[in-house]
Amino acid sequence: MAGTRTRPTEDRPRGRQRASHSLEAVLTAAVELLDEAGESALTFRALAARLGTGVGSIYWYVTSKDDLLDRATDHVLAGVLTAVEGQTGSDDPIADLRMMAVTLFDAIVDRPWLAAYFMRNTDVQGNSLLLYEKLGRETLRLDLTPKQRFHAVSAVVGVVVGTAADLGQEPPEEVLSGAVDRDEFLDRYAATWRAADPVQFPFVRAIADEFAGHDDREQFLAALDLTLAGLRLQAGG
Amino acid sequence: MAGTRTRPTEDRPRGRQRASHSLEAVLTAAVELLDEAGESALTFRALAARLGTGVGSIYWYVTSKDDLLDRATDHVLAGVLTAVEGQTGSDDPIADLRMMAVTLFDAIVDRPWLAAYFMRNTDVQGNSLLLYEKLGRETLRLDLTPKQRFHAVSAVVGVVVGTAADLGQEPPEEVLSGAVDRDEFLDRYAATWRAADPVQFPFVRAIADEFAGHDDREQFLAALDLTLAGLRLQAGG
DNA sequence: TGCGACTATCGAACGACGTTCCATAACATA
DNA sequence: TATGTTATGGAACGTCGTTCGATAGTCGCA
Repeated sequence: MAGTRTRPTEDRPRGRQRASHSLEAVLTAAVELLDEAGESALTFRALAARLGTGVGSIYWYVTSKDDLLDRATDHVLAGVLTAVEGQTGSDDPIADLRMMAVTLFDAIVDRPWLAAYFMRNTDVQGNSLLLYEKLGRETLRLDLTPKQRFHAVSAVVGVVVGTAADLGQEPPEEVLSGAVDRDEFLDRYAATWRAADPVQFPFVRAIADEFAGHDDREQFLAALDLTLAGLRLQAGG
Repeated sequence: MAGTRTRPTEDRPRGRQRASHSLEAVLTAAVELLDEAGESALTFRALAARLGTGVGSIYWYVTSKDDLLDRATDHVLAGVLTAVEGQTGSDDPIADLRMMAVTLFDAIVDRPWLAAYFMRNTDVQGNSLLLYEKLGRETLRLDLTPKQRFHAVSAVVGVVVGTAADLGQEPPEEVLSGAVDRDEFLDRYAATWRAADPVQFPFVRAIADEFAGHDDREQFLAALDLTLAGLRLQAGG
């Protein structure tokens, strides 16, 4: 059909014209902005400025901001996927599952925006799907029903994404600006909890100290190991 | 200090003047908007229109949109808290934990925006903290170290919030508008997966059918029960 | 009765954002 | 050289959160 908008495909590099960009360049720049200053720094105007083009041009490669983030997510996930390759194949499928989950978690901690877009649009996110497949394939080695396998992968992904999203919420600006460092912030929070009414909040008080010397990764691993322990039990040993 | 902005406190109803509102009224209206048309429908202009006031007035009760959502979250959580009351106190602390988690999950499924704001600002969210406390108190009945207790509650909250957030992402408009119903959408997704390359995606293919006849709640319960099984194991019981 | 100070309301205005649109250039093919 | 497709750039639109100053209503007190 004449006038149909055909987006350039990646696999056709096409004869470089002058100040040409490409989807690849757009995604790389987008990820840079995200990395440097967080999710709020990624605007079409900032992106255009970095690429040295106009806003309109970006829409040639991407249909919307959600589309941009879907693709940026998959772009980054390629790295996660290769990081995972070769680490699998041990005797213990659950150990493999764990390794992949940890790798994914670390990636999301570095780039919290991944959490919101992982596995959101598998049409565009081939690497998300490949990662999901890789996780799932480990469950094929376990004695489970298909439904249990499905639920197992969902649970593992849920722990990773859920925990990382929770930990990744933008700190309250005073931390981000460096006015207050993270430990001091946590200490203040812990102090509030420690000062809570002991009859109304016995648990919160008892836990306040754990909260102060708090390690995100440890918290994640604890949650992950609980579900993996449950899974091992379910798979019968 | 003169000119200091003192927000009206809830516990001082104060002698009703004419078209007066209150924080309570603002939050109720905000939740209505959220319930009726999702997160994007809550704008200060829409809220002002519903309340029959100007936008500026809302800022008398609330300092920002985040603050509004923090408070709206806590407002709704009051209901969850009373729903939870009385359901606890069984012989089995893990069963109690489970019941509370399910109640919280159901609330978040009804109002997906809760996931992003639950436990975000405990200064303002007294009910969030109370719920956290209630969950934690069950762990006090388990044979665990303080750190294990902390991690257990984090894990349970993580499963609830993570799963609910995942399931609660706004469907792709064609579903929302009613043009395509949810089952058909899932079927189409499943069909895509079933058509995947069998050598590259054996798991995804095998799982496609589970995905079609998919029940969110069942998926959540499976994940929850895995971590609770792990917890029971850890508590040595 | 008058007069500040506080409480509360209202909507115009600001700046930033995602997105649309159209005029235009560069290129491929004939 | 003419034509359709590929690609670019930026003004303009509408919406959003937020700020601000003008303006009443209310209360305490001289």
